[in-house]
Amino acid sequence: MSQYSPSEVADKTGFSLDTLRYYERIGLLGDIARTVGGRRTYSDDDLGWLGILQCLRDTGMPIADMLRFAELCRAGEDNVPARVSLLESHDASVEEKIAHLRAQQQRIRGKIDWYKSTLSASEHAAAEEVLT
Amino acid sequence: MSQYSPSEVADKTGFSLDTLRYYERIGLLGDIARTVGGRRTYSDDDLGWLGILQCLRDTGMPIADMLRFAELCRAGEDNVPARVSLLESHDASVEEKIAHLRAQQQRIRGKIDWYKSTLSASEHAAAEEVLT
DNA sequence: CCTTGACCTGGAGCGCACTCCAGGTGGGAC
DNA sequence: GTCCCACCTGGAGTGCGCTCCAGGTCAAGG
Repeated sequence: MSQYSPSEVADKTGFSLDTLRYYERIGLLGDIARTVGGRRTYSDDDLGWLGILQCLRDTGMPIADMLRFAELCRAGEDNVPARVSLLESHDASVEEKIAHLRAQQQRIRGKIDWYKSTLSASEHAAAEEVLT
Repeated sequence: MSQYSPSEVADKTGFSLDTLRYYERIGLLGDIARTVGGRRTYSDDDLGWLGILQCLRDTGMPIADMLRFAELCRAGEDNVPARVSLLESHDASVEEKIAHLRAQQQRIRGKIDWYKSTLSASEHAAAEEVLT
């Protein structure tokens, strides 16, 4: 049960100080403990939660949805099924996103190959030109 | 070699009319043909190019980079190697993006499983409660 | 000829997710 | 005591990628 200063958390998580404050302000991060002087001190739990947020954000979940998830988490243990279904539907959307990315990537690779074939064709033509 | 009205193109590509005009304005789409009356008529080539743009956009390429690619394409055949290297580096970034997405997805699935295990544990507890 | 709906232009506005700023406070080192 | 730096607050600003709007034009159908 360690405690962490804002800048330590920024270093560990990659979130900027401003983003940490922003998330707290909008309610993604509820009630971070403070020192007597008013400075934030983050707990291990806070870091864990930030990890989840990072995960959701990096997989493209909009902040509004993260907020709903945060509210479910704060609301108590009896809505665990709701949390699960939210995560499961997000998981499915991530799956879709990956599939779409793969499909588009194939098209890009096709384009690359096509360019390369025109390149070697023109090389060939150039070689022939040298010969004649 | 067909021609297409703006709304046909919007239907076919999924880009909105505004987005088509916007892309033209910023130079992603150069000099679309016009009717005598001033209306745009898109060619099959234009549609092909829009397909490439869609591909690049959907894989997360920022507009500034698409613009550089567009300029390379307009500039002539002798920079095909530059286009290829641009696409190849983008392809690599897509690969990275997918890998990151997969990794985060695994973490989400882990969380789901963890929730489910707490659920079945509490079910178990409830069942015991009924028995006692 | 008149209506209607798709289209035109330049420019303003929007939503998202931060990011920056000014002006002020806390607290450890010297 | 004084420096200095990390931190605080509320609020304004930013960058991206569109999206909307007002006011006008074109052309096919009735």
